[in-house]
Amino acid sequence: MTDLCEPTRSRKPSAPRRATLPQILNAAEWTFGTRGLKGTRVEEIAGLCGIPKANILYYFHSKEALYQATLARLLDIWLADADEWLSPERDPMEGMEGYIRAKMAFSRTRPEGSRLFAQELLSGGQMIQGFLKETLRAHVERHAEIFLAWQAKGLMRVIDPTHFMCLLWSGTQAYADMQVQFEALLDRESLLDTDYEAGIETFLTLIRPLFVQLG
Amino acid sequence: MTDLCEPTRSRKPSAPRRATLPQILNAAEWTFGTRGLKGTRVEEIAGLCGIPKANILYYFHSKEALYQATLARLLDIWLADADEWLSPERDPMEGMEGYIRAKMAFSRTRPEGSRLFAQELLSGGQMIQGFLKETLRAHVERHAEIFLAWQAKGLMRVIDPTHFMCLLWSGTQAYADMQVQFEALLDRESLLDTDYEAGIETFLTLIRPLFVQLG
DNA sequence: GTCTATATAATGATAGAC
DNA sequence: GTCTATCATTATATAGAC
Repeated sequence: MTDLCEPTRSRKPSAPRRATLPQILNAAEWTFGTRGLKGTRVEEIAGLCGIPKANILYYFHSKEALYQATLARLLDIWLADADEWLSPERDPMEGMEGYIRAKMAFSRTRPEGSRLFAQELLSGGQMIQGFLKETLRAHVERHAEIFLAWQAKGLMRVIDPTHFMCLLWSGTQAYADMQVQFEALLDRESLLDTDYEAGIETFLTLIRPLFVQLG
Repeated sequence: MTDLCEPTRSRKPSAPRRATLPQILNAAEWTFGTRGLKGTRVEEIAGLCGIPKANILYYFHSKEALYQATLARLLDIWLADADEWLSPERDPMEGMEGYIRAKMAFSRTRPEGSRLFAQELLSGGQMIQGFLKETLRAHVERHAEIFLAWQAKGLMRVIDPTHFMCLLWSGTQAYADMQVQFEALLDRESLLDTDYEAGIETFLTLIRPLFVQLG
């Protein structure tokens, strides 16, 4: 998946390539996440990089290829947080809080990435079928087993693990995907750190009862 | 807002207008929700209606005007459920369950509408600034007061009402907006009634502890 | 009001000089 | 590898017959 970022297979990337490629991918993540695949003009990405658009199409053969490369780079880091925080050894509620904070931090620091993923899902997810059906499904099954183990030990109340994970995602990603709605409701120019903190606290209030002493 | 659906102000709409307009708006909701504003071709909407695309642009002066009209019709029904279920008289937990079921039913029966709204938010919500800052904000403030009243009476645990509503929305709309993701995870061709039911039950499991006897 | 045909604008992609 | 200029395609919007 990572090699989508490298249209050619040179063993040692040249200096300009090492410098320009990440710059293009960063600009592409912002633009695709903000305008969508169809709404993005290659020229805007080029403008953000300060280079002519022909250069973009020199590195990536087409707009769609750049889109796929941008998605691929994003998906590589998408699931990283879960394995760190949701592990069998860790204390359940401590892991949940860490996971929610990590997901929320992603929505705060890289909102366009979250929006890019959301747009891809909304438009049918054709580009990420493989990721969804293989990587993500395996990821969810692995963590569902951890939840079920906690439940079997009486450390967690009985709840459907898959639907629970979906709720965790939608609730945390909403702070990126529905950002303009939240800004309007909270009457903010842009969301404050305290807003994200309040969102975390609200989430934790809902989740804590799952982990209290079950008696 | 409703009159955006009617480009002319004839007091008595002609018969073909009454027949064709809703058909166009239905097709537009599906197409805009599936492909986004930029990704939608007027010709596809026309094809779904079985009419030439020039007719679409006769009724609506531009693709963007049709987009706004489609959004306007959607927003008119967007908030209808809340006032029915979240009222001061009703039993809190009964109201919450009714509200969640209503929101989930919308995601099941009209997913393209939910996706259209989501796409508009993702792309910055320029078209619905007025709705967000006036109508929706007033809506949320009204229901936040109900939550706060419940909390003051000891009928509900203390939780931030605005962030709580945001969680309710993201969690229920996710079953439309992230539908392809859920289908991949649950290994379904398309989501079953039992999947939505399991989602509702998961949500209720999280919410019930907010309303147990507080002692 | 409904349709066919067309003008016009936007933009992805390429050719070819440097 | 980088750039300018251009081509080719696509799709919105309009003109005008019926």
